Amino acid sequence: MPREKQYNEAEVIERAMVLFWKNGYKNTSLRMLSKEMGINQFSINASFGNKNNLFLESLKLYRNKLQQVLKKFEDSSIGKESIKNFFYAFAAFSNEDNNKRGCLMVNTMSEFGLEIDKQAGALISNYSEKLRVLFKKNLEFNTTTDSVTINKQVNFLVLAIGGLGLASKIQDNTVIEDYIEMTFKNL
Amino acid sequence: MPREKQYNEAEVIERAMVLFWKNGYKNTSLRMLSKEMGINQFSINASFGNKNNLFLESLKLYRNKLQQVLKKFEDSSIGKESIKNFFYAFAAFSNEDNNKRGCLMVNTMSEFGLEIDKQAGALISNYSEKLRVLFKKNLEFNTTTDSVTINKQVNFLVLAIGGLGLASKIQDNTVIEDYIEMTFKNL
DNA sequence: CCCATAACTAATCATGTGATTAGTTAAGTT
DNA sequence: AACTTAACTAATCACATGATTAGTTATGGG
Repeated sequence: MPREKQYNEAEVIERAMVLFWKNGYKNTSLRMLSKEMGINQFSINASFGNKNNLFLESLKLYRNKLQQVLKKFEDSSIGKESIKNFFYAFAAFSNEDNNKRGCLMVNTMSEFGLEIDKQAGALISNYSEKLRVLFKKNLEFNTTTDSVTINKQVNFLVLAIGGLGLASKIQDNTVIEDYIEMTFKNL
Repeated sequence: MPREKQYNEAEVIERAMVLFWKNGYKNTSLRMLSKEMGINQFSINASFGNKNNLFLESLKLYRNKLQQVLKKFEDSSIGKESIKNFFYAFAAFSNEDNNKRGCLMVNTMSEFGLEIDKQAGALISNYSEKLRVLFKKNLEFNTTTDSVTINKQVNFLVLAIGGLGLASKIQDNTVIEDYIEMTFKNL
């Protein structure tokens, strides 16, 4: 075996993710990535193929990180309070260290709309569906609400968490808190 | 007086606005703008100075158009129903002809976050404040709700309309409708 | 020790970008 | 008709972009 890679792929991809998270896809150049990742463009190509692929890997890593946030609430069906807790955790994650980066998935949907890359779109849809299931499960817990209403509530919450992801980029914490409280106040 | 302009500035700026609305700032090049506006880059420069200025003018035009939507509800303080009507009108405007362009102001905030151009940021903040006032006025109409709660409701609605702007880019109308209904159901 | 392999470096490619320039055309003034 | 002014055209500028290339370096196997 010849020379070993002098960088850890998991490490450099984390740096790439942060950059995409902060700036979006188009506003992050390979020069910036190369500098931030500490490897040159050829190495990026060798490890990830091209910019789009690197972005996909970043998105996967982000999903995994977000999944860790979600995990805590996933198996505990204690109702609406459980969803609310996730909203707070999500808001905190979207504004870690007051970075105002928002949510990479929400940012990506906002940047590309429906003309999103197929794989990226699938990843996000997939995660969105995951949230739907969790929301539904918790809304159904210990309640007599009819299923039609529950479905509407699910749609409401999916959009609400998207709005929260967007708001995390710009609004300060008091407004975010008001928003979450009001969202769940009369649900 | 020499030669007259062979194009109408109001017309070409409308075309520019549509392009920025659809693609965002960075993803709209002067080549694309020149082609769509039907005038060349020099003429863009002559009329608007530079790309950023053209964008600002587009943003102003968008604000004026949105203002027409808002106008209908602005002077009629008939309460929450009035705000809800505006939400529906805003959603329709953000998805005219099923274009899924969302809201140019929301798109712009999402693209730039807090690192937004000063003038663009001011324009958006200004409009946001306008909405705040309208929301507050209508929430205060014919109610005994205390002012602290009303303030929270205002914060809630400002974020909600942002979320709606984002959602208009991707979600279909049924989900949007559920969202609006749920937002106002127990307000 | 020498060679095969692949990681690495630096330079370069073609293309796209925002901005600008020199030169031409048309309209009003004298 | 000659002149002045500014709108217009086409070409070009310097630079940034994603991608690729030729050449170099390090590591392990024979």
